[in-house]
Amino acid sequence: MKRVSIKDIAQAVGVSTALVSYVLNNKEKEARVGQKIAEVIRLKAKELGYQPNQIAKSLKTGRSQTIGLIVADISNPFFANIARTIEDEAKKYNYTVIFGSSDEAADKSQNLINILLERQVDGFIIAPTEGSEEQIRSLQEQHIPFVLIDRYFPEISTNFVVTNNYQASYHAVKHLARSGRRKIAMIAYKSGLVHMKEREKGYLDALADSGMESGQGLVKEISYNFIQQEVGEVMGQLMKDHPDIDAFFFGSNALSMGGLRFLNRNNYRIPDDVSVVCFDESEAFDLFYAPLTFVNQPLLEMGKEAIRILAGQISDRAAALEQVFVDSALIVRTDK
Amino acid sequence: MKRVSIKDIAQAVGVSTALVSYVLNNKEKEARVGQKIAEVIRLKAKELGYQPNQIAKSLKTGRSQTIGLIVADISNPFFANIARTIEDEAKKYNYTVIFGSSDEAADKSQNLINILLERQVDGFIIAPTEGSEEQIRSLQEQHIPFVLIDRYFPEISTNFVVTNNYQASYHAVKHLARSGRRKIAMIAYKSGLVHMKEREKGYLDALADSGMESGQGLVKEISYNFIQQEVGEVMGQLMKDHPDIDAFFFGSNALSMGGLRFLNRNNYRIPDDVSVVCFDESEAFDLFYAPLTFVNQPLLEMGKEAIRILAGQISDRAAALEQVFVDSALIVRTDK
DNA sequence: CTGAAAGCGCTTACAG
DNA sequence: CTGAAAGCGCTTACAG
Repeated sequence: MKRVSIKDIAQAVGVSTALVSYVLNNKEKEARVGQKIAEVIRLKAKELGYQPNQIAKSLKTGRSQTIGLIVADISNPFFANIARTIEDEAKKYNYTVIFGSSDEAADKSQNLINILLERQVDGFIIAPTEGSEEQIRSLQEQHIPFVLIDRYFPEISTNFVVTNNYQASYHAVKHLARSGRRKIAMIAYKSGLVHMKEREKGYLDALADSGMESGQGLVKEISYNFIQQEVGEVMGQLMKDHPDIDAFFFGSNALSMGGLRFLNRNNYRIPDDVSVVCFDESEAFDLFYAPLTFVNQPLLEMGKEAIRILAGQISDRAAALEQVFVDSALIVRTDK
Repeated sequence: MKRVSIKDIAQAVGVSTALVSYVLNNKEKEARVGQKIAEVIRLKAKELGYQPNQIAKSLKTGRSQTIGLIVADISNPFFANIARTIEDEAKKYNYTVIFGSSDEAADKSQNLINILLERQVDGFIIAPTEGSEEQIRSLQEQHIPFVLIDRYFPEISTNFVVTNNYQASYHAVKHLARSGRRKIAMIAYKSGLVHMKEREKGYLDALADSGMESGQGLVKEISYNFIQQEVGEVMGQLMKDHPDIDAFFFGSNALSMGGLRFLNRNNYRIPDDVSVVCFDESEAFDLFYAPLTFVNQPLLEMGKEAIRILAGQISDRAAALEQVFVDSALIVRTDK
C-alpha cells in the first residue's frame, strides 16, 4: 500500500507537482498560485490523507529538522529530565530528537556522533564525555552546529549551557560550615571533566575560606562504572581514617543515592551524626527520614537555552558563540 | 563545506558510483566487483572521510532504520528505563530511536504518530494512551509495524509486550492478606486502560479469595495530571472513612511516591500502622526507613521482546502477531 | 498564474 | 567485472 505522494495529488487535481508543493508549504503568495486551485489542492490532499515525506524533503533541502541528543545515560533521572525539557522545547522549533546514551565512554560517544551524522541531524546537544575533545573539535571543523550541556571543555571555544558548578558547590559547603560542621568530606566522580573539577574546587575553597584544614584528603573519587560498590568502600575507609567527619557533600545524584544508602546501612543518623548536602535533586529525598539540602539545577532553563542557541546556530552558522552559566539554587531543607 | 558523497569517491577513483555503492555496502560478491578496485575504493572512502547519507539511502530503499518510541513521559523513571533498554536493543538491530512523550493525552499521541510517520520511521513502540484506539487501528490499516508496550487494547489484535498485571496485582495483595492485613485499600489511576483495570481486578479478586469484604469502596482512582494534589486528599478521606485500613496497595511508581509522602507527612508508620506494597520499583525505596515490598517488572526483558518483535514485523510484514505477557516478581522486603 | 525540469545522494536492475 | 540510467519524493529556480 503505497503512501500518497505529491504526485498523486497533482495527477488527481490535474496540475503539476510544483503547484502542489507550493500550496502545501503555504508558499502560494510567493509563487502566486491561484486562490481556487490552491483550495482544490488542499482539499484533495486532505481527502487522500497526504502525509509529506520528511525524508525526501530533507534530501532536497539539506535540513532534516532533527537534532541529536547525546547524554551519559537516558535512564539517569537527571538526564531523563533534561531530555524531557529538550523534547518539549525542540517541538516548538519544529525539531524532533534522536537520543543516545554514551555511558561516559568516548568510543560510544564517537559512535553515536557518527550514526547521528549519517542521519543528517541538523545539530547536536551533547553532554560530552571525558576524552571526547577531538570529537568536539571535529564537529567544529565541519561547521556542524552543536551546544554542549552540563559540561564543556575550557580549552575549546564552543557553545554551552552549564550550571555554575564552582559557585553552587562553594555555597553548598559554606552552608555546611556556617551550620557548624568542621570536618566535611566530599564524594565525587573520578573525572577530568570540568563540571566535577569545579565542584571539587568549590568545595576546597569553601573549606579554606571557612578556616578549615585543607580538605585534600577528604575528597574521594569514585569510578563512574562502579558507584554502588565503590561508594561503600570509600566511605567506610573515610570514616575509619577520620571518625570525626561530621558532614558529606555528594557530587551528583547517583553519588548521593549510594552515599545515603551507605549511611543508612551503617546507622549514621542525619543530621545528628553527619550532615549531608547533595548535588542535584532526587525524588528519593521526599521519602527520606531527614530533610535533605541539595543543589537544584534549573533543568527547564537549561533545556530552553540549549535549544534556543542550537536553533540560532542552525539558521545562522555565523551566529556568535554563546556560553551560558545558569545559577543553581541551594535548597535548604531542615525542620529541626 | 560539502560533505563527501559517493560521487566524489567515484570521480577520485575513476569508476562509476555503482561500483562505489556496491563496495561500500559489502555487496562486492553479488556484484562481482574486482578485488583490487574494491580495495582502492575502500581506501579512498576512508581517506576522504566518507560518511553515507542515511537520508538518501532511506529515500531510495524505503527504510529509515529508525523507530519511533512513544511513552507517557520520558522523565518518568519507569519509561526512562524502558527507553534505555530499547535504545540498547535497537542498536543491535541497527536502528536508531526517536522518542516522544504523550502525557497520556490522545491528541498528543496522534500528533507524535503523525510527526514520526512523516519521518518515515520503520515502526513504532507505543505505550498507548486512553482513547487512542483509532490511532492504533489506523496504523494497522496502513500496515505499519508496531508493538504496544505496558498496555494494550483487548479489543484490537496487535503485537504487545506487557506484564501480567492481574497476576502481579493478585499476588501482591494476597501477600498482604497472608501477612495478616484485613483492610487493604488500593490507590490507582483513573484510567480505562487495561493495565490499570487488571491491577484493580487482581486486587479485588485477591480480597475476595482472602475472605475479605469486597474492596469496592477501598479502591480510589486519581487523575493522572494531578497525582500529587489528589493523592493526599483521597488518602486522607479514606483514612477518615475507614480508620481501620491496615494496608495500601499503590498501582504505579508515581502513585507510590505520592502515597508514601502522604503517609510520612501524617505520621503513619510502616509497617506498624499500615503495610504497603508498590507496583514498580523506585530508587527512592532504597532510602526509605522501612523495607518496601514491590512488584518488579522485567524492563530489560520487555525492551528486548518489543524490539525483537518489531524487527520481525519490519522485515516480514506477514509475520504472525505476538502477544507477550512477561511475569513480574513480587520482591518481598522485610527485615523485621 | 502554471509547468517542465533539474537535482538532492543514494541503490539496483539491466546491458554489455 | 563495470557503467549508464532510472527513480525514491520532494523543492525551486527558470521560462513562459
